[in-house]
Parts: sequence; structure tokens; C-alpha cells
Amino acid sequence: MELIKIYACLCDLTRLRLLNVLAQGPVCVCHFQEILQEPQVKISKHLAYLRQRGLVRAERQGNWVIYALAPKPSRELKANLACLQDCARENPVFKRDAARLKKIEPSCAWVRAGELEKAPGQYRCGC
Amino acid sequence: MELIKIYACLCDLTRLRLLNVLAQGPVCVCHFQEILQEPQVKISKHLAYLRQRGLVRAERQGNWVIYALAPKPSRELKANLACLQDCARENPVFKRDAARLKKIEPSCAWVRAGELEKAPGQYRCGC
DNA sequence: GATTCGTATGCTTATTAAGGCATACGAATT
DNA sequence: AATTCGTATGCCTTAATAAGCATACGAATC
Repeated sequence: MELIKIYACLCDLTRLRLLNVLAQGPVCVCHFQEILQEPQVKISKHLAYLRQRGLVRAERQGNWVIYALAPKPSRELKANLACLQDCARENPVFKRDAARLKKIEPSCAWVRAGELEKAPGQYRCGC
Repeated sequence: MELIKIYACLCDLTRLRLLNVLAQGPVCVCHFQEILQEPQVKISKHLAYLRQRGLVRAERQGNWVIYALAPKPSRELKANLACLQDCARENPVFKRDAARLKKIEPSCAWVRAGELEKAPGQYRCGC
């Protein structure tokens, strides 16, 4: 069932952080490393987990891979992501991630990738 | 983290069904068996899971044990339970459970138990 | 006090998942 | 074509979980 799949994706802190960052727009893996301060394997595996379950899309851009939220989220997914955003607002962990994202943003060229253009938000990567 | 715990509770169909029924008010285990059409062990174990994590409270009433939603839910829990209710509205599984609950309701004496009185809704048990 | 009823728990098995290390991959660079 | 860079994956270990069977428990009844 769609709902179970969604909740399974949400019941890990790393994935929660990834999704919460992605809510601001597409991000590449290298930036996730900086923002979450977690090893590359860990991030890559959790992104794969989310990708395999359709919550997230990936697109290669040269050497980098840019991740974005799924373009056509189900009603359930949309509702739960909104709920997560709401709950994350006051949480120190998510707030810290958001701060690091803001810090990285200016030092990073904006990238426009064909496929991902349909996704919400702006492109933050270019490394 | 509170959020992770909540999502871990929500990522199982049986628990989702239990919580969705409990949103209508306290219910005893025997009625859960009728409503979910699942074996007693399964229901009892998932209720224990929810109880150990504080989403749910239990109170003995003679031979029966009546379960209810936690009396003082956190902001996160409240938000997610509301989201679940919203998502469950259109789902055939949850709708079927709700129908079975309605069917049982009239044939069942209303019980007032001391502790649980603080919980939302009405008591459905008495078997 | 023995039995019955409703519920909970211990045990076992199978599945899933998380984390880390090493390594493989594709694209760009040299 | 060899190397480098960013990312993904295979393998391993460990831990958590689900499900079912058998059994234990507490309260009521006989």
C-alpha cells in the first residue's frame, strides 16, 4: 500500500533530513554530504532507497547526480511531506540542515537540467 | 527522535488500521479482532508495540482491556494522526474497518472507565 | 480451588534494514 | 588510454521486525 511505503521511507532520520532538504529544491549528492555531514555511502544508499520507492528522482549532470522530489506526488505523499515540513520547522536538526543549505547556496552555480526542470524549486547544484 | 518513533509506528498496515479505528474512540481487543479480522496474537502484539512507544494507552476493565489513543499527544503525533485520517478516508481497507466498527457499535454496551475518561471519544467496549 | 475467558508474552523462523569497507561505474580530464 | 572525480553497489555484520505457535497471566465464574 502506498501509505505504508511512504511511512517506511520516513522512519529513518537520514531520509527525513534528505527529504526535508529536497523540499527546498533539487540538490546534488556532494552537497548533501556537506549539509548532513554524513559519509557518502550512507547518503547514497538512503537516496537509492527513496529512489527505488519513487519518492525521489535522480538525474546525471556530468559527474554529478542531482536529486529532486518526485514530479507527480500522490495525494498521500504530498500530504505527508507537508506534514513533515511542518513538524521539522521547530526541530534543531532540520533547522541546522536548512542553515547549511543556505550557506552553500550562494557559492554554487545554478544548474538547469532538462528532466528535472519539471520538479519543484530551483537547482542548487553545479559543485 | 519523536518523529522517527511515530513514523516507525505508522509503517505497518495493522498498526495503521488500529490507530485509524482508535481515532473514533476507545476500543477493546476483542472488537479489534472483529473489525480487523486478524488473529488475536497479531493484534495484541501490535497494540503492545504502540503502547510501548506511547501512542496508545491500555486499561483493564474486568476481563477486557480497552485501548485508547494517548491522552496528551505531541504536536507531531497530532499532526500525523490527522494526516493519516485524511489519507485513510478514501482507502477501501480503512473504509471497511470503519464500516465494521459502525456495525458493532450498537450491539455493545458503553463503558466508562476511570483513567480512560481523559481520552478523546466515547467508550465502545463492554463486549 | 479449578475452570473459563480475554489478553499478553516467550520462543522460533524469516525478512528487512542500517552501517561500513572495498570496489565498481560513468563522465571528464590529462 | 590512463587517471581522477563524483557516485553507486556488493558483501558483511549486526540489529530490528513480523508472524505464528504454544503458553502464561489476571479476572471472573463455577
